[in-house]
Amino acid sequence: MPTATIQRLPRATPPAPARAPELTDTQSKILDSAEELFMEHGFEATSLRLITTAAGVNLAAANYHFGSKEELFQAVLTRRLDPMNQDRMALLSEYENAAGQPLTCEKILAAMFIPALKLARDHQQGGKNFLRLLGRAYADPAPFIREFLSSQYRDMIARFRVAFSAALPNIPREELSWRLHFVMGALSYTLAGADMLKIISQIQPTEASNDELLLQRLAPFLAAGLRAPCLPGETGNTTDPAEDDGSHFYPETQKG
Amino acid sequence: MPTATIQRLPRATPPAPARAPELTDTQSKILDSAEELFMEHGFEATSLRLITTAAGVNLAAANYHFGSKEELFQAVLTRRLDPMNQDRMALLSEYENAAGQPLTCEKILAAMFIPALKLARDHQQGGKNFLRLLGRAYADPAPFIREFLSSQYRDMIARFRVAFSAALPNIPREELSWRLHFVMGALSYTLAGADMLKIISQIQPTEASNDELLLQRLAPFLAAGLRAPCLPGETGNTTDPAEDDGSHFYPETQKG
DNA sequence: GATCGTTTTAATCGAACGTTTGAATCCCCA
DNA sequence: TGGGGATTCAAACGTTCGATTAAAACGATC
Repeated sequence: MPTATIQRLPRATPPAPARAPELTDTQSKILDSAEELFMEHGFEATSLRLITTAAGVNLAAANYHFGSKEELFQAVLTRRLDPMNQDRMALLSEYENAAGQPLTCEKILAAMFIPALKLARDHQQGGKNFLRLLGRAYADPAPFIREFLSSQYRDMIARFRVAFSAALPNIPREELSWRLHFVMGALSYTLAGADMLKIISQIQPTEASNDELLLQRLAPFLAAGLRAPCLPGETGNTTDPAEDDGSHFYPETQKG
Repeated sequence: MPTATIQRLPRATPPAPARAPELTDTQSKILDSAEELFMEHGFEATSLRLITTAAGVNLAAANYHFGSKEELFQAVLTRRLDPMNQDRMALLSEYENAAGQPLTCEKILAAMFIPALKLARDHQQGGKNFLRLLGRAYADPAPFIREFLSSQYRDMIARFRVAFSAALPNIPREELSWRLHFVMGALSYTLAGADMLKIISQIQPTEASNDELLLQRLAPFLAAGLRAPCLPGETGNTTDPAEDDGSHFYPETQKG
């Protein structure tokens, strides 16, 4: 009985609240292959046969060690996502404790970026592969994926909300939620390595693969967006346009 | 012979360069069902049997009308993506012709947003469904999807690059490419309706579904990011950090 | 109303799907 | 060295996969 997450086996389950999973060699091989293949084909289209064959283990080992395909997928995400978000919160606390005053947006963004950057570099292949898989999971509407990601991110998001709120006292609470959403979207999209850049062009592939420089470009962009002045209309009061021709989209600019 | 895209059929193919596809009822039903099911399950995991059954047509109709599953997927995307990008470029030209001076970032962003907004509202169900499908396609590493999206976006991106370059003369060419990438990422992520907001919380679902207000919040955020001052180090000169502890990540802020 | 090209239909191909099962094998501790 | 839980194994379950085929049904034109 390798982990406490298995419920379907008839054997007795020890409580085992240990934080260190103590992975078997077989389990690690399955997780590594699953990480790569889930990224490549998505959750539904990746078969357990493909995973176990690539891992060099028996087909039944996946169900034996992880219970089901869904639980295997969650284990693949948890293995790296949970430590990364823990690192993010720890780094934010470290910055806050070292500084007597509220942190700047750039510093808070650094606490979000650096653990992700470390993940992209440390495990040379697996880390970047995982970030791409994460980008795929964000776009997957399967309820079990959405609920799992929600539970994985809830604490970290709440923690950073407080920090950004202190750094941006003039941004209304609701507007800040939206901007935090935009930040998470741009960050995940960028880290996932979506190669829209090959369309936008004029970027050397050697530089495009330099994640550190990439985030050094993204951070000022996002920090400026976070500090942007809010809409004059504030919140909620829709002007009820009769027909949308775009003329009211930006009230401060005259049409044409 | 319904469309000119079919190559696998042994029958003779007329040139037929018509821009209006002239869809059959069967073809439309297949495209509608495919759009919804590709969004729900992704490309690989969606079967032609599921699509044709949902559409109420025979299984062989999919291969007959579209040639293959890949070509059907491309047809689903083209049907709405190509008109949307044409609208974007037409709207940008309209703005440029009406204004004697270079457009503001907000105006250029409006030219990008409004056609997408129209798509999200016009076809009440299908439009939003399509934008979610587009968000999934962005994260799919399948080569045929990546190459197809590149070809679909190339002209539009190039067109808007020129406009942004005129609006932001102080931003270096290369930096602008990155920022355009961030804009496209945040926009697609937002339009896809990734419900990270349910994690970030404190947003009423009634308001979260208001796409117009959502883009009115995103536009100032992105415009401020586009106008942000560039990094002092400019481009390329990596400082080669011995070990990344985050202290060099933002050179202008002292650690702690 | 017969003809011919277009569209729809049912049937079939070999292969792969997630999960379960019971027996064989392994390995640690007595 | 032997016993017993943990792990691995091959096999099988019913179902579904993308694509192809030949025949049947359809529809417009002469």
